[in-house]
Amino acid sequence: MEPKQHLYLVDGSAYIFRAYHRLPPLTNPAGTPVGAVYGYTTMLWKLADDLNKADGPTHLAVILDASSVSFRNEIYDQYKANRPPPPEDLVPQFPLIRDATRAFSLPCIEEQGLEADDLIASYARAATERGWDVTIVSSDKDLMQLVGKCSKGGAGCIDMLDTMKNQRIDVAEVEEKFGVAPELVGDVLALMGDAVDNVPGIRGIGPKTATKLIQEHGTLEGALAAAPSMKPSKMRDSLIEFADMARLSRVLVQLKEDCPLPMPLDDMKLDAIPPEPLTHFLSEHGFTSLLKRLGDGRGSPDRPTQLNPAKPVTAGAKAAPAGGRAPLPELPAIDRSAYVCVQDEAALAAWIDRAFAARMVAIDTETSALDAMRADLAGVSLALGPNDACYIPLGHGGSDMFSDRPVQVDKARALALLRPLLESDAVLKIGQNIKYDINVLARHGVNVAPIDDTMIISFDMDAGRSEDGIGGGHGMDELAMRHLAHTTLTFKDICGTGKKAIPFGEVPLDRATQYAAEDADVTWRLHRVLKPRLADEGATRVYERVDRPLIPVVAQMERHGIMVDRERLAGLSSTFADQIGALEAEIHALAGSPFTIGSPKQLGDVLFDKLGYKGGKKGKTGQYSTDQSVLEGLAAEGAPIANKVLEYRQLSKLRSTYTEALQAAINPATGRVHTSYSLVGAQTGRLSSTDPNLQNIPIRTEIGRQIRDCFVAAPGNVLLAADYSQIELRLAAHMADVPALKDAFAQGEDIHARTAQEMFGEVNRDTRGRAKTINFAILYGISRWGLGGRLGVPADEAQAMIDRYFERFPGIQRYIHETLDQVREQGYSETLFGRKTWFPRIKSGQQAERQGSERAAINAPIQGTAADIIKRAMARMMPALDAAGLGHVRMLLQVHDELVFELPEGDVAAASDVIRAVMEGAAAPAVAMTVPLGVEIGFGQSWGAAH
DNA sequence: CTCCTCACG
DNA sequence: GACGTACGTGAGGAGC
Repeated sequence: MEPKQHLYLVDGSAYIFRAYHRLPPLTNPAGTPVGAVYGYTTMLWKLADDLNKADGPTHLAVILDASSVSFRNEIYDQYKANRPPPPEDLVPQFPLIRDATRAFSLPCIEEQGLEADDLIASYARAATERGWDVTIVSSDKDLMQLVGKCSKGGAGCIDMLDTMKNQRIDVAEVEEKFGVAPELVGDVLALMGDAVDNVPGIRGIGPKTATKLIQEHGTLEGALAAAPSMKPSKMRDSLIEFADMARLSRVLVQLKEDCPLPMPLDDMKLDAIPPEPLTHFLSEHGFTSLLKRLGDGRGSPDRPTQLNPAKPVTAGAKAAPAGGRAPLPELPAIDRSAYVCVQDEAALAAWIDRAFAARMVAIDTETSALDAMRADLAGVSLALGPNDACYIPLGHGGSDMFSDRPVQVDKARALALLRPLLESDAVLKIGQNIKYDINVLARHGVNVAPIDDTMIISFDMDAGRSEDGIGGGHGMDELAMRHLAHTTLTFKDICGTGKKAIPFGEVPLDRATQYAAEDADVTWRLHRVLKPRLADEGATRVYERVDRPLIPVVAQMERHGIMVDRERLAGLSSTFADQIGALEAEIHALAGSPFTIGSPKQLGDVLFDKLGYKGGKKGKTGQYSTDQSVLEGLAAEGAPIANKVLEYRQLSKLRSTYTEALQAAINPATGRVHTSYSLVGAQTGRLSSTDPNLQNIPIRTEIGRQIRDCFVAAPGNVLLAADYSQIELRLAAHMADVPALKDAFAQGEDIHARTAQEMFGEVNRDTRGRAKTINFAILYGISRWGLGGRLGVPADEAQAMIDRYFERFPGIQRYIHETLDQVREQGYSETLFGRKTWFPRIKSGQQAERQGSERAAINAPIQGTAADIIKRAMARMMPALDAAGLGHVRMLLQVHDELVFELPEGDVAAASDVIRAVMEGAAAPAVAMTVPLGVEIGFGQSWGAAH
């Protein structure tokens, strides 16, 4: 009997996009980008190599999309209409995919007017009808409809293979993903739609709801038919109103299984691959490691890690400079079985000795919780090279005396052994978000230094750099995927999630070792891939001079924390609660019946339907807007309820977000509040603050300001607040070279008054206020409609003001043009200190998206330069204070243009001089400012009093 | 989980 | 011709 035939259908077009995003940006010797081609080549290699293996291919073909238009566009002209153009450095790789396929002597099939999915469906059907098995090499969700389909009689069956995750996708995986059997996937897709293909679906219905509906009603038609009898909801209305959209979507996602087959199945027979064309192709593109393997005669390549050192991939990328660094040798694939669990002192001592010899070690700490100031140390992992990693459990085992504690080194003893290594100037400690590890270890008396941080290195090169919303982050899992093509174990995999989550210290040691040592191994590998790129891409200065020195500084600020007056917060909280209660009663009386005031939906219905006020505008979700501006409008028209609701909102916000949450945030061990700053939180280079956010404590209203008064100095001390005055406008004046503005700052004038004088010829409250609005509008990237809305004037009048502004301050318009030109050409903006922010959507075909990027791009150099300046000041602050004998002054908080310190009252005068000097001089010597930087200082018992 | 709203620079 | 309108953040509550 003939052996079972097994056809592999490779979804080539989909693969290349995924490969592009997940692999380093490699270039071939001619300077053509080939990262995605390399990924594609290794994938084909591996598949072809599986010939003769159980479940391996006997037949294989690559299917490609021939054109962007298909028969679906005749049904729905918007199909795939809002796809952004592919990245510029991917475009030249498309033809190379065909070259690569030919080099393997494999069939490559494409047909005008048909999508790859349809050809795949048709071939899959033809093959199963002959009793063959079929594996579709793809992870496309549309194709999941085919999984499990068998010929009549069940001789041949279809499954899928995701080569990147090395995962088979069978009926069970499809059911897990969609919650329904593969044959109902099309119905789910029709409801949820697909933003990428622009399949409309039904607005407001996402994957969760779509699955639920199909589960409950069996089919799409079942769900649509049942809609009128569902309980009233937005979803029910959408189902009824947009039923036709769903039916259209159903047709769009239906795969065409009866296409004519351009090549007979038998011609896809897989044979030994002639080496000649392959050798030629591999050498042409510099795939030396694969060439070598071809020379060896057999064996599929390991996962690619690094081919050529990555070059900057920019819109106008030039070929790599001649004589660039030699390629790094490839690293072996990650092998978790190689990791070691260190459970005795002798083994630990041996690792420490080897780390000293290596002079470089990646470290990672595992803890019982996410808050570095509260978490208990569960263990430490180290990596010295690829797959050369260990985990040292220190706090594993039951929390009670009855459970078994695994064998492990005593925590204090282990830390005493590790300390010389972690503090040694001769050994570089590499971490991924090492600020966390620094803080955990600092609480155990270990001062980790010197350091490198792969998360910060990534941010300093790649901030904002993402395509289609994929892969813009700097977390370890994402970086491992992007730069190492490796899927890491996730914390969720190990500890579970939600209520079922267990603390890391209770994870069995073998699992804990795999996870923890992998994190250190991945960190080590990321460092090797990313660090050399810093210099190539001109990011060394911002990393070495700004961000790296800041890490221990910010870590120290977090550990200091700030004292809050708990009783005072509690007092405010109950006062607010009383006032909220009274307001609630008044509002219900005015409305005529009780309702949930905090629900914008209910409030909108009360205001505009029940009470009949005018001016209700419904947004895209069909709900009335009830935000501040709307309520203020109603109040101005004499709606008494509007002001009450505004007051209610303000008090509720203050109580829930501040007075209540801040009490809960007090650390029981220190009695202070310790925020966590993210150095990669804002694309512009600003810090962000979480858990709790101490960068949005109220100040703009009198009632909110009372909360600032609850932030107090320790007994015998005061809080000192130092603010940069108008730093972004000063930077705009400097960077855009605007003589009138520079002059005003040099003279110490009121800048908004000066703007009013230039714009309107006279200064009064009204013109100064307008001038202030216009100044900010400029910083944020202006539109006539936006400015008109803010000033309450028609757009053409706003346009006249913009014209007038550009006329009086001619440098501004030039700055905007030059900035946008640069971003369009290079793909990124730059601060005065060389920090890059990428804008991948700057050329988007969608106007709103593009214009949004343009506004952000105008703002980023200014906001980012201000961030660089205060970061430089922070890095220099403690050494300067130390030198002045003020080493006991503690820097506690940063709020973008403000630093808050805690110090004895008697030191205020001396410290103010140092702080002012450091802050005002923070741009020098790297940048010579043509505008002075002004700093305002205040102090008092509380943060409120310091302003 | 997503939306709306609102606190800050 | 329609779109949606100032930049950057984080958090809480409602409602599905």
